[in-house]
Amino acid sequence: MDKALLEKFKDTLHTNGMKCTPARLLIFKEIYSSSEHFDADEIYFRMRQEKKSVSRATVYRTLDLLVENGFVSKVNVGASQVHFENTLAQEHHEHLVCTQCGKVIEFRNDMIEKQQDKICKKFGFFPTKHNLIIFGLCDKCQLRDN
Amino acid sequence: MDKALLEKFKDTLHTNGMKCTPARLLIFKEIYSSSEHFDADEIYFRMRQEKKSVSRATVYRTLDLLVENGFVSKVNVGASQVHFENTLAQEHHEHLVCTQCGKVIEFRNDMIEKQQDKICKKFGFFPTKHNLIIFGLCDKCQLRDN
DNA sequence: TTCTAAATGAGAATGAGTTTCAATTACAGT
DNA sequence: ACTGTAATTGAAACTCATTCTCATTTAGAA
Repeated sequence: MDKALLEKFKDTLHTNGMKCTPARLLIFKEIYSSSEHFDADEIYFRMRQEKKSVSRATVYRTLDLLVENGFVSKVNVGASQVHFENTLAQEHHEHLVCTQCGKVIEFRNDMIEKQQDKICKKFGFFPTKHNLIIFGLCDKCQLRDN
Repeated sequence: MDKALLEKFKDTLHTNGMKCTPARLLIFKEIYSSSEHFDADEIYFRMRQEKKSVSRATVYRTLDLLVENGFVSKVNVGASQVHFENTLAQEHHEHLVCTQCGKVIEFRNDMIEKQQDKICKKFGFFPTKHNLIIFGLCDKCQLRDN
């Protein structure tokens, strides 16, 4: 993982008067070790397997911290648990979610972004974040019978 | 509330071999007595107050039934509970959600819809439903200090 | 090194939603 | 109208993700 990124995280901790603890660093590295979506428990279990255990509470607490500081963002995939993805590695995008196999496709569309700005202006609304998910069937699941 | 709509609901129950029970009719009427968003517990408590109590379990079960049959749809407002809105009374739309006061503004934009179709085609994805929410501050909350 | 507020882990608590099961009831068939 | 029965209901137990509590540990400033 990117060294500069880790430094940036440490900086953020420092400037916010938070401690740079092993638990936090491990979780941060774990999250940036892949660019897939994940949920809190996934991180928790992956870390246990790698013998880098931290408590569930700490995973949740660190995820909150990361979200607040823009290192990670929440993704609504319509699941019962909250899903996350790391932000700095990739640019903003939206999601197609296959309701059959769970596959997630990412896409980006400027026209949609622009229209959103237009709508916000119209309502005097100041947007901070948005979330577009299209649910449906991916190409493969359309072919599978049943 | 619309009489034809109630009949349609009864029809649906009938054709699906489900019983037309007082609990279901009361819940249905409650949901269509307003066009606001709601969550399961809201319905449950509103009905208690009106001395038309049904159990929580029945509220949840009936909501599922209504969603499956297109009378109600789930709305992801980023809250911990699932939110709903009745569908037949109004057309499809998206949401602006104020993260300060909770205000919800509905909007509709054809350009965005079209772009979505385009994207789905590109990925060979068959869309069944989508969800666009823009979070931010409404006009009033932008003015309030703090 | 010392001190202290911040962070941690373990487990209890919460809260939304679901399941279980015995009792009730809608309604198809008589 | 009556009967039989499968569907429905309510109450309470349960699940599961997440949050909280609190005693213990620790990062890092002085």
